[in-house]
Amino acid sequence: MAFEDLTARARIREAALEHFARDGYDRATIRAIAKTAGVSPGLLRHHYGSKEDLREACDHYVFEMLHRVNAELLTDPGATAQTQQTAKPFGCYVARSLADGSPTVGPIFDELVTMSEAWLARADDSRTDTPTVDRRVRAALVTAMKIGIPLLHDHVSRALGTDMFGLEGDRLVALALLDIYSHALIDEDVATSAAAGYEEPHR
Amino acid sequence: MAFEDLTARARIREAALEHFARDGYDRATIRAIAKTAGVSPGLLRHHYGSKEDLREACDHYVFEMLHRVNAELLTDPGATAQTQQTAKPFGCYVARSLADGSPTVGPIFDELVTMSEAWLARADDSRTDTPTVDRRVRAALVTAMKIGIPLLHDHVSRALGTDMFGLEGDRLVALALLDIYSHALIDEDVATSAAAGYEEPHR
DNA sequence: GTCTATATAATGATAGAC
DNA sequence: GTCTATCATTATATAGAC
Repeated sequence: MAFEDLTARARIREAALEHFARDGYDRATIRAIAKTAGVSPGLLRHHYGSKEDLREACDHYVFEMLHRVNAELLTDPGATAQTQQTAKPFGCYVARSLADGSPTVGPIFDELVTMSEAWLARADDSRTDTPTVDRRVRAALVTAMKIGIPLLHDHVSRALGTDMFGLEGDRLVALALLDIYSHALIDEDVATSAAAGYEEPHR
Repeated sequence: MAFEDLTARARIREAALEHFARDGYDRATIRAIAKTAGVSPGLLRHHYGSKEDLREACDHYVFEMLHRVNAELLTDPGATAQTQQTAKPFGCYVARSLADGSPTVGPIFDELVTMSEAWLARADDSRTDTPTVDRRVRAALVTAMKIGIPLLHDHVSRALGTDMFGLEGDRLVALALLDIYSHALIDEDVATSAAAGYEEPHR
């Protein structure tokens, strides 16, 4: 990362994003963030106030960044690979923040759900049967499931035999996800009969 | 929960499971756990030593509990509903521990992956095409995805409009998962062509 | 804008009485 | 087995000099 070229304020933000994403909000300390940014803890406070304020600033920054990336993808769908690569670290930050219970990232999840919803709409169109569960509910679950992968990256990487954020691991994950998403994981009849047991709780 | 009937040692364990699962390891404090258990912080130390030791004891307890439940399901597949209901809180604890990076829960994830693997094997048998990605890799991702749901329960519940651990929410999630798992989410041809872009990184 | 030094609060760990 | 009281550490928050 072009790290030394940034202003102190920006370096602090970058360092905070890194620490919050990797260590989580609680384990990340002001001191460690300041050290990574190459500044004193005092300067961090001068620019951002409290630790909670710093997190909010990071949340807002990522929020706008993702919106910018999204808008870019909509106007120029060609630059997908490069742009998505840029957005990936932010994705990890968002995942961690969502799991950490950050007060301000909720809306990001809701937007991701809306994106999943649009995506599910296409899948629903090619279905022969009618989905029994509201699309937004299914979209919420698909979204949470997707976010679970970076959240458990340590364990996923162990199963892969290679770091899932590395070149090889990244490719493996992408291919596997395409395979998973494009195939049913359980038989439709089995699912239907299993669902029958849930349909009417009081019988 | 039959909470007051337990020995102090057991009450402490139950309280710790609750706090670790809900607040995460870092936010959970010895004092708060002791208070929930109705004992002094000193007694907690007397029984479990350090906070890290307490976590390890919880991990081991849950580990054996899940094995017991699993064995029960294998011998008597009829008691599924009741037994699974009992195991659910432990599932939340495991999910949180995995995300928190507990040193001793790794093997649990690996076992869950193995279960997913057996499950995927059946799905693979009914496929017309040959999966391009190793089954264990896919199983690891499916497992991480499944665990992502309880990890983001706050946000999922918000999307559902009701607590996903409540009666109605639980039913909704179960039905939605059955629907999701039994249908492809993206078109197979689209997936195949997308995968083509990943197959050979250096072309 | 940037630093050093310090105050204050919370937490895990410990010692010792009953 | 159980408690109270205390220590030591760590982290955030703050004040003030340059």
